Amino acid sequence: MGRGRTEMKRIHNDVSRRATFGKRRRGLLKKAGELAVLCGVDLGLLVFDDGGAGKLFDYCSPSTSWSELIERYESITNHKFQFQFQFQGIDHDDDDQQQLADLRRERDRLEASVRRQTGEDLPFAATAAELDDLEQRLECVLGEVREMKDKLLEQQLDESYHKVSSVILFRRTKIDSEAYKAILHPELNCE
Amino acid sequence: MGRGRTEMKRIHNDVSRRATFGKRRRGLLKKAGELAVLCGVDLGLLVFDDGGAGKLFDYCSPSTSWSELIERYESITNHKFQFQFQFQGIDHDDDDQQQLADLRRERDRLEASVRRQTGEDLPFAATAAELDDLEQRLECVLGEVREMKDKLLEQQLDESYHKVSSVILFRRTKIDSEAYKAILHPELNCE
DNA sequence: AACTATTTATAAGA
DNA sequence: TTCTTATAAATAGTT
Repeated sequence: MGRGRTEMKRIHNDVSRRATFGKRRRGLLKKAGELAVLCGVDLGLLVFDDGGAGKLFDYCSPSTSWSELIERYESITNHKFQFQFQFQGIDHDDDDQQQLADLRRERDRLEASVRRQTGEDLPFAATAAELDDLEQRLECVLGEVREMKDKLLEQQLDESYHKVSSVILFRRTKIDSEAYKAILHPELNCE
Repeated sequence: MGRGRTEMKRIHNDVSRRATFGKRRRGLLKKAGELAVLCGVDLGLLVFDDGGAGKLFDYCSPSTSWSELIERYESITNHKFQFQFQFQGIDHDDDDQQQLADLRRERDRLEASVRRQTGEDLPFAATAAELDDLEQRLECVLGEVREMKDKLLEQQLDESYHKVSSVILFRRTKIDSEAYKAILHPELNCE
């Protein structure tokens, strides 16, 4: 994609390779998220940036967690790592063990959810690009909320004509919101 | 891509969803391979097909293996399953109870965090009041993000005067954002 | 599974 | 770096 075909072999030029890594990594993460949402499947993507700080980029679908994905992967491929053997080998018919495992999974899932979907890791978002990205995502959610408000409004209109004042407020909010978007991000189409 | 925009939510039509899953899964695997080759990085992609046979699709860059990827992931994120399970195997009872309680608390905290800070429970926010509330909270986070951008900007200004155009963009964003807030929520004091 | 009309992604260039 | 822009790729809806 882009100007001319891209040969499918390691890019030797350092600058080009890093640029391509950034672009394609972002694209891949995005598409992973889209597949998970559109098709409602569990998936995970791990990318290690070996250059420099050895940073890790990952995506994991909202419905699951990495620990769960790894467990499922290992159970399917029969690559049982040490921790699984040990866990299975210990004969705890105790309910507690199951509960512990379940809670850990849930905690991991929630942790990932918080990390992925909110600004809780905001202190670590150091670059302007990351902040812009976060801003965009927040604006998207905000847009969804406003859409829902609008739908709700229509329902209410169908049902009664009593709450005129609140209706007017809703309308105004929506219009302002869109005017704002148009001004601030003429290029952004957040659905 | 294709005819018309694609809404980013779960495809309800079964046939369409399965078709899309096939196409996008293939595309994603392909792009994962391209990223690994072009940039010479280690990466892994896991996709579970829950429908039907619960099949697993995965890709792992040539230079590594899933067990290595998992190890690296765990060492980076400090999710050392091994040690946790071992520890459990050695002593239980009181310790288990304590861990259960801790995990429950943590889960509750994270759950609340997710509920508070994201639109994940958006489909369940039925009333106008709830939506207004969610909207306000999102705007607060958005405000924080924009503030951080501004702080980052000032840092950059201290350091150099080279990126004039981006500076102007930042300034403009902030001003618009505040004007918007003032218009939309004159009564709202976002901390 | 093959076919397009379109949307996306992105390699280079500025 | 960031932003354009020209092109290659991906893919949604159809057949």
